[in-house]
Amino acid sequence: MHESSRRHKLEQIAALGVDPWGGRFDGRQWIGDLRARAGEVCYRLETGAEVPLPDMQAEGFDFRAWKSQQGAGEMVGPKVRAAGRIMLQRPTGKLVFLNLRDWTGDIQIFVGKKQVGEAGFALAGLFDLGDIIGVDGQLAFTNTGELTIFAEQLHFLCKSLAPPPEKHHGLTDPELRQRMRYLDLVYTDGVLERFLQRTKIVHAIRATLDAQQFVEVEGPTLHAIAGGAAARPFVTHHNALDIDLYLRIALELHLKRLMVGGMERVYELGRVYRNEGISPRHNPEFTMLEVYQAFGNYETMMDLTEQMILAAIDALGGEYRRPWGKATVDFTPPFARRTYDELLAEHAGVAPDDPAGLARVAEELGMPTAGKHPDVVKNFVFEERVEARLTGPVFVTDYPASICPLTKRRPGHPQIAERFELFIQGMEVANAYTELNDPDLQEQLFRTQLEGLPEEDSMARMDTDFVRALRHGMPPAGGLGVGIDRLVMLLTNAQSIREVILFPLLRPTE
RNA sequence: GAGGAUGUAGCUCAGGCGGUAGAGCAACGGACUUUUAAUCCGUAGGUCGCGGGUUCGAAUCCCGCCAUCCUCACCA
Repeated sequence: MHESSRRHKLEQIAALGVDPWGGRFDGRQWIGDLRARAGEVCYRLETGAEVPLPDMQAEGFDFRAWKSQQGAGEMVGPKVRAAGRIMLQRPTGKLVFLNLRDWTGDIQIFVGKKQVGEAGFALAGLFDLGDIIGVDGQLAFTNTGELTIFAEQLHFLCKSLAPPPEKHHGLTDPELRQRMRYLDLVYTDGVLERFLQRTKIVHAIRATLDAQQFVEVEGPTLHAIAGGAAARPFVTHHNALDIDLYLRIALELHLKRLMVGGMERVYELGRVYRNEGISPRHNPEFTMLEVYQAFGNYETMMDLTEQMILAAIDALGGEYRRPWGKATVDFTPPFARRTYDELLAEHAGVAPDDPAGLARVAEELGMPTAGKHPDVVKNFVFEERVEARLTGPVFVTDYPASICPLTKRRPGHPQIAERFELFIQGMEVANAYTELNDPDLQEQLFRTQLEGLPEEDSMARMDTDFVRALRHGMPPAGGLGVGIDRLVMLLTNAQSIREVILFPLLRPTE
């Protein structure tokens, strides 16, 4: 019914000889750039003298009074061309005010019958909210001091057949916002801005890596063995080969093969898939960055992590202290560096070298400890008692070696893994290792992990091809993984991962 | 997967002691040449998430299902 009136207008537009679906429209300027040209507008008196305009936004300023003070004259401003979506319409007889929006901002359009002519005004009468139009006209101010394009010619660029959301409240239903992200982007404040910020963050990270001669590659997303992390994979099937394949759960093992192949500094920034639950911090597909640097170690990666995050903050405007919900996160470098055991003692109230005490705490927290490796128990306590309290940013170092099968041990301290995780607001944002490059130890760790441990406790699946690659020699290296979505959440003050993923997974309807 | 909340017009929301549905915005008709969520007059618009039950009668009570959100679990 609403649509039928829009369809009727579409036919009327076509009857005027105007293509309701528009076409190429060259030479227009972005509205944000037009707003920046407000200073070019001036007031020309009948004497020909041009008077610069005062600050229209000043408190209590009355533009009408100012003009009558100056004497008779007219507003003069640059000729401009804009295009965008109609957000609001205020028809007042032979005059219509429109608010036009493009992806840089909003601006008011003045459409007067006298200025655009009968045909132009007839066209304007067929506009609906949501239509996309182009405007040629003069940039100037209205009597109320609003920067406005006084239209001289209107161009119809696209009919909107579906009515837009309510003009004041927009879309508020979170389900609709995600299902109809295209509307959310147009009609919910800050949404488009946040996704553009996401792009800036990703770009800053790439720029930081590229500047240090890292090369970006694209590994396979279809894996015969879903390795490199502890997670349940999605299973798919290749018909011609008649084999099951897994969507990748990590980028790691293929990037390391490339290190064997001589790619000394390599990274991939891409999607990984984990067949796990959905929550405000988890989406089944998410974006991961993994970086490997030959002849570095986990400390090299710590410095790099900090550099990338600071570069991203720089790209967003450089405030180190950033709001995140009710909290403030202070990214002022250097980020704190604390050991796993220190934090365990501090937050869990248990001596890190007291397996019986740790088991007691774990049992209290509801974990059956019988038959579990002491370090699995310890890590459970860490995850339950410590992680949520790490407001950070804090690099946690010196993890128990036995829960880190892909990590090199500290020389002289075989029980300590050369690893860090970066925690911010209780979220694990980055994870890095001094990478294990001893193929025999790697194979043995795969096996011990697989033996006697239920699958969900296993940190790795045997990958004999990967072990064979290691036998050919992988340089000692630092490796890093960064959860891009979570980093974007923290830097753009988003409380849910669904606010930083354009199309988060939803159950299909109908 | 478990618990809680929500689902009423295109959108934002009222109503709900069981008696057959309401506002604002959007739409349609009309007035208005400097409006700012324009204003004013008028009109139209709904299987009240889906299915079943109780009842003379259900949007309202009961049961089941679906979807979303929140919390928890798995995980990053």
